Amino acid sequence: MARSRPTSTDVARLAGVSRTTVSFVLNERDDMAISAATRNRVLDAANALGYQPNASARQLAGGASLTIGLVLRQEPAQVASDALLPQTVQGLGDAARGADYQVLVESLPPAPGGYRRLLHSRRVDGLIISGPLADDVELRRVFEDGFPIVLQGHVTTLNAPSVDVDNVAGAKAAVSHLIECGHKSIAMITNAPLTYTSASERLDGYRLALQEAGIEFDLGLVAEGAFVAQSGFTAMTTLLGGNSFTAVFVASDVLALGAMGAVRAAGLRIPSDISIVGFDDIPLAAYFDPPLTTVSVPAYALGKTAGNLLLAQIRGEPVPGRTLLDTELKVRESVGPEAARQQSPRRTDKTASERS
Amino acid sequence: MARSRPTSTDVARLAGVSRTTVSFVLNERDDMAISAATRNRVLDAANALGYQPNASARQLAGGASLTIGLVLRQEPAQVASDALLPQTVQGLGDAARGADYQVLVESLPPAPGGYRRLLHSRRVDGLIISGPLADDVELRRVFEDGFPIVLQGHVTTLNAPSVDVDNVAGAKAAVSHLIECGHKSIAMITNAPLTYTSASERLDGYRLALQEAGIEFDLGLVAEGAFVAQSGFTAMTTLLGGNSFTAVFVASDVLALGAMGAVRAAGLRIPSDISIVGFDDIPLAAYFDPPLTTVSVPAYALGKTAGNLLLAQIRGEPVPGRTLLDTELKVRESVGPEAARQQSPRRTDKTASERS
DNA sequence: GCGCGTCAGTAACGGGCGTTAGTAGCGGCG
DNA sequence: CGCCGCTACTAACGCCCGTTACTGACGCGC
Repeated sequence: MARSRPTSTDVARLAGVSRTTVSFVLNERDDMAISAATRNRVLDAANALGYQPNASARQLAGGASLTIGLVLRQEPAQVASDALLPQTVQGLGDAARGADYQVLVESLPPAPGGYRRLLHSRRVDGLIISGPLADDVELRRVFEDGFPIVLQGHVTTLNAPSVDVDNVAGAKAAVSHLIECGHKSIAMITNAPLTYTSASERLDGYRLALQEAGIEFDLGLVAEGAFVAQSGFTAMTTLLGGNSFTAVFVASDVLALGAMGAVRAAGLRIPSDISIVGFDDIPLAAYFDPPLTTVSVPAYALGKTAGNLLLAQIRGEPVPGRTLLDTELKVRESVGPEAARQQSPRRTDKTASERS
Repeated sequence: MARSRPTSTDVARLAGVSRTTVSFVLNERDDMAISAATRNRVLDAANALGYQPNASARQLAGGASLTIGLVLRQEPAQVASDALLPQTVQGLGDAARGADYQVLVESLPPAPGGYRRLLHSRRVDGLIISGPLADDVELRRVFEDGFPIVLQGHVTTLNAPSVDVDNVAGAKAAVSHLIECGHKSIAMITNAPLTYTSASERLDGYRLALQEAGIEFDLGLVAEGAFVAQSGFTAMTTLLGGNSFTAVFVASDVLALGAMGAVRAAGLRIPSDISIVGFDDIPLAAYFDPPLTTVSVPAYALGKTAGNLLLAQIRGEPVPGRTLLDTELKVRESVGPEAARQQSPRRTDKTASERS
């Protein structure tokens, strides 16, 4: 078994000083005078023993857990399809590391609800909530209790600090790009149900771009998707069934891939028959066929920024209510010039059920 | 600010008992007799106050951190491309939750090396190491110190408990499937450099399948990939440049997508000119064009099993040295019957540099 | 010689919990 | 009556650290 670790008492004994002195030296408290000689003795002793302060004791004494929690408030299937999550976690981890903090990941599906255990047990000093829903009453209480939290993705009814990508601008850029390429009849597939703010914001961007170009908004050209590729396939199939359009803005790359499959299944070509712009720029998007033109989301920066804001809040510093990160349109090959298309041909030899 | 939380002393006072009794009741220690009446008084009091034991204090007293660490020992770019990571984390989280444990995620890129801080500070009771390299001396010391660890992905020189997918069998099944479809000249692209055990094991499976079918192994048909899609593109381009083959086993879906791009860039068709089998069954694989036939790895189960093994180890129970989970071949549409192809045509109008 | 202000370091407390050893009460048995 | 064994509970210690209040020692001005 791992032999029991040395404590600060051991270090003190070896250095021939008191435990207090050890604590002062190791925590580099300059408000307490320590001679260079003793300081070095302590440092050497700590080094020789491989001393590492016990985190629990330090937390108990200091009143802080030096840990931040990342709460994944989504359905498991949704988390599994989140291709940007690893990058976000890395950004968060890097932010935390810089402040000697650690990251606890808790997946907390919508239903039960229990931030409390994490918080009241003082296991974490603050929380980052990923993908919050609009009507999370428990979260509201946590926030009103003054607990440090940062939302990743905005909740309109809750005025807590939030970090998000500029969904409106990103979506607008995507759709404007289609318009610039000559498209006038542009459909959209949302990335999630509209109760998710990211979904409704991207829809807003879509409308804005249309409006700016003097194109009328047609609700019939909007189909709702939900996180996974299959929903993109289904939505696109529906769209193709009853409408005429030359381009689609799919507000998620994952869904875009499903949508591309539906386009092919309908016997159409991308981009010659239908142009597609995605959203997210997941690592695989550049390797879709054709390479997907999409709106790049700075996932790493998202995590890092959220982490830094949370840490600032924990330190008691004031933080901005809302932080938006810029997106960038990555032009690849899934968008072509508008080509008149009369009516979407129906095909029955390939249906959605064939691809699970 | 969050008002200070009630302590067990508060509960004791409210229930009119000693703090010791509170502790016994809440920890459900049946070796100590507590009457039903007092038990209920304590429970009610705890409930009324919303009492939640302070984690730090509990950890300090109990000598355990009730936390397990997930160490991501990979390059950031590699982690970002790991489409199965979210599922693995979820499995791990569920295993932990069942034992009232929490999961700490630490990304620890190869270079510096510092498990020590996590361990010696007693921040975690055990570690799960994801994607360990073959020559991690520091890890060896941690293991030899008797610290509970579980490797996810095997390290041959270290005899620590490990959980992995049966890479050999999975790869063998993939290649055998190609052989059954009539292919005789089958290339392979590895998922990683061969120092990674998963890569060399999948190569072993490839050789085994070939051997069983009496097909000679040709090193010239093996190209090395490395985690990201681009490497699959590059490897496939190289392969096409100088060899003749009708099928490729790409030991990672992410690379397979890149490889598919290279096939198209060479003016060839999948599966009519070249058949492809992948490995991993990432959520998007079913939506590739064509839908990718691949070896499905149970990522969630991988995380859950690793977690359970680690917890067992922490509890002092004996655990098997190596646990292999079964894969399952998912037959989709990227494999066709063998079609004689003379020589790979060279095309110069599409090069690797065009796709970043 | 005395008071005073540094400097260098320490004794002691508190944080909240788990746990061991021990006590008080009480019925039963010889 | 004395002793035992049992139930139901509690006093007190230890986990290891940060931190506050305090103590000596020493130089300095008068």
